[in-house]
Formats: sequence, C-alpha cells, structure tokens
Amino acid sequence: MRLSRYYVPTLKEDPAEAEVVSHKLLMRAGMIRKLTSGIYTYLPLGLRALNKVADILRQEMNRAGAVEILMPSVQPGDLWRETGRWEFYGKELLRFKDRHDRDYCLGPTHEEVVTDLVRGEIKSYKQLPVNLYQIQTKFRDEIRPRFGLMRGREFVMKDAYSFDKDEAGAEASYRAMFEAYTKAFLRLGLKFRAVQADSGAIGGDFSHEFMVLAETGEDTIAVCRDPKCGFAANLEKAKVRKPQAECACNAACPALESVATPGVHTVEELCAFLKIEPKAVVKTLLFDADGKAVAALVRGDRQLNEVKFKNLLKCNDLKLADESQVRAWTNAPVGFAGPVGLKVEAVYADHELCCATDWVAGANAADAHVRHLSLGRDAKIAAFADLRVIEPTDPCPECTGPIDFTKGIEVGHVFKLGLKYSKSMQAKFLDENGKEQLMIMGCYGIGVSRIVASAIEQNHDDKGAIFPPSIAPFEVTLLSLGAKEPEVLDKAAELYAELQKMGVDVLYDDRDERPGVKFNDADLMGFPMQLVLGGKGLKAGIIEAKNRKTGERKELPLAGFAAAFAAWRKDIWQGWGLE
RNA sequence: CGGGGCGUGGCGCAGCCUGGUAGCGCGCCAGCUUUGGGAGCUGGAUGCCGGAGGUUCAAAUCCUCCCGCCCCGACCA
Repeated sequence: MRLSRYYVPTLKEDPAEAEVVSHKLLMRAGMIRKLTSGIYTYLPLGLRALNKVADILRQEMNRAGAVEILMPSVQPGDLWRETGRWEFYGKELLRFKDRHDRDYCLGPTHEEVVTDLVRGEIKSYKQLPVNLYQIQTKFRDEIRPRFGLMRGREFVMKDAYSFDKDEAGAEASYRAMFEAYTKAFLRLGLKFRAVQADSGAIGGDFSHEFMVLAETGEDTIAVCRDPKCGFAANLEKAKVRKPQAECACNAACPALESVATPGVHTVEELCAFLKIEPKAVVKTLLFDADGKAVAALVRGDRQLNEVKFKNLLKCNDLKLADESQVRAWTNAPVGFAGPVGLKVEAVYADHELCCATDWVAGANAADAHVRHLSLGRDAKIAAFADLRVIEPTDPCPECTGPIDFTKGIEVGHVFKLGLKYSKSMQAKFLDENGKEQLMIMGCYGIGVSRIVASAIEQNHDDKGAIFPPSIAPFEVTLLSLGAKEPEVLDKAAELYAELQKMGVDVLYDDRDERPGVKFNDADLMGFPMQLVLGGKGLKAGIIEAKNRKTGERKELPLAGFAAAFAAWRKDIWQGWGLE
C-alpha cells in the first residue's frame, strides 16, 4: 500500500477524550475514530491489526478442531426467556422491539443462539463432540464505557462453544481450548499469563482467564514467584492458605467490655481512638443474600473477598446491606456492627480469626464498641472459611513460597458451563444405550479488539505504538526521503514492488513530506520494521533498516537486498520470540 | 444512577467571572524558499461559540431546561 493513497488521519496531539495510552495512540495513529460513546470505527490500519489478530485466532481454533460459523447479532427475546436471562441479565442487554412489537436484543454473548442451533440438529452421541466458534461484533450496554477499545460497548469477540456427551469429553474440550489459546497468544507476540478464575456455582478448576501483562492493566493477579509451581490466579479466585496456628477461639480472654466510641465509624478512626492496630479489630460486614441477612467477619486490616463469600453461601445475589438494613440488624447507624447480639441469620468468619482472641469490634449500639471479644465465648459463628482477599505478603496457596502481584488485562476466558444452558434449553441427545442425556457445554471467549488495545498498552514508548510483527497493521514500512530526487523514488518503488513480491506486508510512505514527518509517523504507527531510503544511501548502495522495538539500525546492501532483508526480518521476528 | 468536569473552525485550547458580535497554536489551500527526526516566509479559506427558551438596546459570555462527551464511584457472562 502506498501511504499517499491510503487513509490514515494521524493527530499530533492527544485527543482530549483519551485517558489511557492505547486509546491515545489508536486515535493518534489514525487507527480508530469514535462514533459515539464506546462505539468506534476501525480505520484501515486499525482494521488490519484487528484482522491479523482474528486470523491467528481462526487458525488456532481450526487447528484445535473448532468449526467456524457466524451467528446473528440480533436475537429474539423469547430465546433469552428460555434461560431466564431476559430477566436476569440486566441493563447491559440492549433490548428493543420490532414493528410487530416483538422483543429483541443485541447479542452480548451467544449461548442461547448456539444452544438453540445445536439442539435442533444434534440427536445422537455419534455427532458429539462439537465445538462451534465465531468472530463477531458483540454489544454490551456497559454502564460506563471507557478507555477506547479497552472497554467499549461494541467490540469484536471470538466466542466458541463446545458440546460434549460426557464429563471426560468436556474436560478434553476445555483442555484443547486452553492449549489453543496458549498457542494463539504466543503467536500474537504478547506477554501473557493464564490464571485461575472464579467459576462460580460450577466449581472446580474449570475457569481460566488469559491476561496480557501490562502495567496499566485494570486487573491484579497473584503469581507464584517459583515458575516450577506455576500458580497464578486473579484476586477474586486466589485462595488464602488456612493459617497453621492453633485455634484460639476458646483461649483465655478478659471479660467482654463495652467502650464508648462517639462518632467513630471506620476501622481507621477506631484504631486512632483506642490506639490499637487494625489487626486487633474484627471487621463486620453485613449483607443481603437472596433476602437473608448474613454477616462476614474479617480482620480489620483485611479485605473481604465477596466472590468467596458468595460462593460459600451459594446464593444468587449478594448485596452489601443498605443503611436501613444496617440499622435494623444492629440497632445502630453504619459503623458499629459487631458479631455479638447481631440480628442476622448467620455469621461467617475468615479462618484467620480463629488464630487469636481478645478482639475489638462494634457493639451493635450507637457510638459504642466492645473489647476483649472472644469469638468462641461471645459470638456464634456459623463457619470459619477462606473469606478474605489475598495479599502480596501471603504465601503461595499451592507451594507456600512467596508470591507477586502483577497487573494485567483480561483478554480471554475459558469456562466450563456444564449443564446450565443445555438443561434450561433442553439440548439433549441419545447416548449409546438409547437414553436421553443433556449435552455438557463449555464456552471460550477472546476479546479481539481488546487484544489490539492491550498490545499497545504492553508495547509502546513516547513516540508511539510498537506492534509485534505478527499483528502489526503492516510488517514493514518503507520511507523514501528526498521527494525531489527521481532516482530515490524510482529505487524505492522498485524495492516496494520487490517486498510485495516476497509476500511482505509493506506500507510505502511515498508522500511528499519532510523526513521528520515520515519518521515520526512511522514511529507513531508502530510498524516493527522501518526501511529508509535516502539519496546518500542510494549513492552508497545501502538502505537503512531500523528495528522499532530496540531502535537498532542496520545498513542493508541494495545489491542482494532480498536476501539481506530476509535475514534481518528473521532477526526481528526472533527478537519478539516469534518465527 | 450518584458526584465532578467539559462542549468555541478538522485537532488542541483561550475568551465567559466583569455582555458590545470571536481569537491563538497545529492542520488545510496557494506561492516562493527548504529537505535525514514534526521547516521558514507571504497570502488565504474554514465558526448557527452543543440545542431550545428566557433576560437585555445588545448574549459565546447572564438565567432555565434539554442533549452529548469525559473522569470518579456503584455495576460487570
């Protein structure tokens, strides 16, 4: 492609609306433009990157035995009523009516559609397993779209759905996808990590997220420092090891006593007021769990992991109690809840609280706390369990070694669905014994457009984006300097044709622009390889080659250019860990 | 939905407090010069100042309502 005839509206300045680096650079490099909040047009360069990512995913999915289809983005509401999600999904599901007043929605995901498809066609175990995938535009009416392609409302996703006849098959399907994802992310040239994720009611280790590692990531993951251990999990999922210490619930403790603490609402204020450490405090959090009042206790310096608590309770909806509930259950305003005399159905405690006694906690009375609290003596604990969020100083839950916290961007998720959809939608087949069985499902998503953004978040400098060669909009850019020198232009045109003949994606910057403009645009757009032909080089019989990632420059001979370029190209790919 | 901010040529912004009919930088067009890291000079084009009402002799500026966008929070298969 010749840049003079292409469509790449670059910007010199950061657009005011962009906050994160990928958004700024995608806009500045002329790769995307916003149509409205969370909805973007892909301009030629952005589309090329998107397509390269999609191609790699497609190849790896096909290789893993998945089969590509394309489902509609408009879906009938009745299908969603079958699974109960029409009611359950909430406002993220964009709903509308057609002229006949029938309900429709824009698909945020395709479990219903694919299950409907399969249940109509697959009747025998002989037709299983099957894994259907698509690469398609999804729509989720996010509460607050932000960060450009990172969290848009409309985005491109690769989603796959597997159907198996038994557990062993479902596990094999899951593993096949896990491996396909690993291969795909390696080919994308991104530093990533597969981490354990919460699998909700399904349980087991059947959910992993694929995180692209980047300082600017929104998610934090816990990773074991020992690569041999390999533990990695997102914070929601990461287990905290049960403390080794003896149970101290019934250890000796002075008598419970109430202390006046006027106006002291938070753990911080309480510690300042009583001159104690947060770890001497029991923090009491009140929740409405499917309409039941429950409490969770964690140490004052810890954070409750709501996902763990929700999983423990096996409830559908867990909401922090509102002010009126707090008043009703504690006889006090917010800030004075404690385990003693609390009017809730059950109190659960983090297992760490079992290791000590003589706590400070709320008194369930306005402006009062209690001290010398013994959970064994003074409170009724339904269960001790792992309820808190892991911290960087915690030991690895698997090998007890040290762990690190790292930032990442979730770009993929593999998930075992089990019977959830096949049951509600009656996706059945006849097994070897002629007995009706429900299909076991799995679903596997990758955010294609988000990968483009995360590639930039992971790889950029103050000049612009730095794309891995496997997903760069063009692998190479060729710059001709000296617009008035016909010899340079002729030679550049010749090299451009030669590169194309070699099957290289090349963008030829043939514009009548000053060198500085071309250099800066090339850096901004982030092509991994830059070839610069100028008058001096031409006379000397060389062309300059710059590695965008390292900044390293080389001179390639014009005589025998093809071979020299091929060798350099190989180096560049290897520098990215690619081939 | 709650809190905050912003809407002024294509982009980034000033002007608004203290009303008098719009300005700067970049970009764009033309000419000359320039040509290895975002050139210089000269000349030019481009604005329903987000929209609708209102106040006023007069509104980008003051008042009311609406719309859009961004940030923080709640939310997130």
